[in-house]
Amino acid sequence: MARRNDATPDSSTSDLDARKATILEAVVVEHIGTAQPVGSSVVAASADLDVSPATVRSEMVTLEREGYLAQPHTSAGRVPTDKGYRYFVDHLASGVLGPAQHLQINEFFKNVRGEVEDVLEQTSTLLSQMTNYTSVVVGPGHAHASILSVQLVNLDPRHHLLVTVYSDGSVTKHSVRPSHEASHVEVTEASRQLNALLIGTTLESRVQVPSRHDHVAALVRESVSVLHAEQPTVDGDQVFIGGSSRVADVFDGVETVRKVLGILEQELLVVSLVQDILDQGLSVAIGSEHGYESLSACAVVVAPVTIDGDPAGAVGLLGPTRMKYAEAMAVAHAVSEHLTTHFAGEDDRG
Amino acid sequence: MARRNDATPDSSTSDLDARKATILEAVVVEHIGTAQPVGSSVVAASADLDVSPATVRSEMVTLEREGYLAQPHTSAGRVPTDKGYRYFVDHLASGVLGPAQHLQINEFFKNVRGEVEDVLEQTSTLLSQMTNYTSVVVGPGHAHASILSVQLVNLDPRHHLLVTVYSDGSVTKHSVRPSHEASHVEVTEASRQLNALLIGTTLESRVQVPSRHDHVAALVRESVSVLHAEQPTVDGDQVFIGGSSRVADVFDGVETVRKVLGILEQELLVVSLVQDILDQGLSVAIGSEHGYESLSACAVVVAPVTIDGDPAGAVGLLGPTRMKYAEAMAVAHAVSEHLTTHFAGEDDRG
DNA sequence: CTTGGCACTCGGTAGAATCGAGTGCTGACA
DNA sequence: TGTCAGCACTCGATTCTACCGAGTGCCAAG
Repeated sequence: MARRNDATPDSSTSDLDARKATILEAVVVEHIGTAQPVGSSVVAASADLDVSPATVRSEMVTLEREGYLAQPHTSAGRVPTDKGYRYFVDHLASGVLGPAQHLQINEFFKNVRGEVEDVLEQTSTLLSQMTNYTSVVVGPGHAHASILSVQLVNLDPRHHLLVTVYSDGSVTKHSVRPSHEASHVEVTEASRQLNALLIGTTLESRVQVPSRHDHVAALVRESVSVLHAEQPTVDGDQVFIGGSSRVADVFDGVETVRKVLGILEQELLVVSLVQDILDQGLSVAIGSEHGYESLSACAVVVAPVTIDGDPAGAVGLLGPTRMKYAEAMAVAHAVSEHLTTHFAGEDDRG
Repeated sequence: MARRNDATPDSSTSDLDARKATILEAVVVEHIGTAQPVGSSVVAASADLDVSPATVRSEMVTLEREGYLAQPHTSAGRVPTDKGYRYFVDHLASGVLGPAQHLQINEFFKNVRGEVEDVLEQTSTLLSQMTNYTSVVVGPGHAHASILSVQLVNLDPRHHLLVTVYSDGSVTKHSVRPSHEASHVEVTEASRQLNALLIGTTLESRVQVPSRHDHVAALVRESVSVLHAEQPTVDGDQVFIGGSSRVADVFDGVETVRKVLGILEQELLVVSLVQDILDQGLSVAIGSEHGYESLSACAVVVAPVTIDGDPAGAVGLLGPTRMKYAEAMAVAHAVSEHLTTHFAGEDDRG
């Protein structure tokens, strides 16, 4: 389990002395385990602390005044606040992956194969199975993959489909609806030009389109602009949410379950949530730390996936604020690293 | 609301006399409305029935003995059994779409545009918004669409991607991993042959592949067989589940919510559920009528979508057994019809 | 600063009393 | 024979009470 981290003496603004930290840790650990308010006596019994419950109590009063703990009501034990969890995560929770879990993740990535989407989906299942929390996996999108092939297909004279194949094996389609009709020959020619123009490039490197004024050129321009307008990953083909049924286990009130499921339904929202957290440089967002009102009972653990050092997707776990941070962080971290190397390996081949 | 359907006198095996039917209907309607067991007095008060509660009670005893009603405990009112709901659905529930709903559906299909997948997804949202139940929309797949283009793309010498574009605007990709390496030239040639072979055909009409023994022919054979191995819709690109958060509202026990969400997570399972029900020729499956143990608290309303008269997908609504059958059936029916004509329109253009 | 002691608070539980909705039965009536 | 008013009865739900005990805050002594 998590243990006190003596190697972090005075990191920043607010810091607690060793004993307060130990007490806070005991409260958090106990409460995560039992979901009950925890009293001074059980904290005092916590091994590496040789003080009486009374002493613990007086410390708890301080901790409560400083906002780390809260009392559901008089004559109940203490419960950690978001701030309390935050301190715990920052200073106390050292995540160690159990050997069994380590093995399971290794095995998974040794055996996994198939299209990117399949890998991502299976990863999300793995995450939620291992942790019993709901998982989110956001794929790298196509930003880093080079284009292998572009093809414009005639659906009807005013409606063409732009089908793009990337080096990572992903395929996208976009509707192209030019303002004037295009003959079969023109579409074929546009397709040829697009290939010449785009093969080998990535979406990041914008290409220059010759600005002639014939139909074919217009079609090419239109196609390229449609392609470049694509949002990185937000378009949603690469977002996978696993184990959404866990929310029913993990939260108490029906109302909470309702809210969380409502958020999860909107994949775009989930993606921006994960992205927001990463942008803030966090790996955990607790309660109200992310801006989402409806998720104030939740904590989200995220870990970035990179390609060539650039951010390219993420994995996340969503649980109650009293989630097993150490474990969740360890699992998310390990899986994100494996995904990173997995994609790096794919790239080498591509 | 639902009203008794006098035009169905004696349809089959088990049938109830007019008064029993009225009583059953009153119980069902009332219980759907209040979620409470309903007593003889409120049934007696039900307008078109001029008998005393005592008479109702004696009828109820019969209805209970015959399995249409059940008592949660002595001295409680009656609750419909699955059989009771079944009778209600078969004989009593005549669904009429409210004018507002009618308008809403018309408006939706007047304005909807975009790729097939987008239409289906938006339809699932519409369904769950209108009914407050969880919706399932299964798309037509590619069985009826003809192939517009096939392309084999080189990912690496032993891994190619078969990208197929259909006349309905859908795109699929399949991995092709031949047993021996293929040069760039060979892949291009195979791609050319595949086009010649497949363009204009549908997945239903199997094509004959020349059985030469060179690398290119092997690649072509492999590609065609991969393509033909595709399951109709089950591959899941065209399955959309909307409003899964509604389960939290609509069911009581956490355990039930857990189970239902667990099922919904497995899209393939949901598809076969819908398919099973349609195969049985039903439009509603109540409680244990579908084989799924975990869904014994649920009722599922389905309506088929057809293309050229052949089954091609379906829409479904999932709610508690005490769901508003009349409304749900009417909405599902209307939406499925609109989808059917929508796709027919698409086909004309394709 | 620590700690044992102590009075106090207050949620949770158990039991008793009560309420009342709804039943089944019976006997009378048309 | 079917209907129905009357009535005793059942049993879940609600309320009230008492009470327990976990846990607190405070205080005074070490």
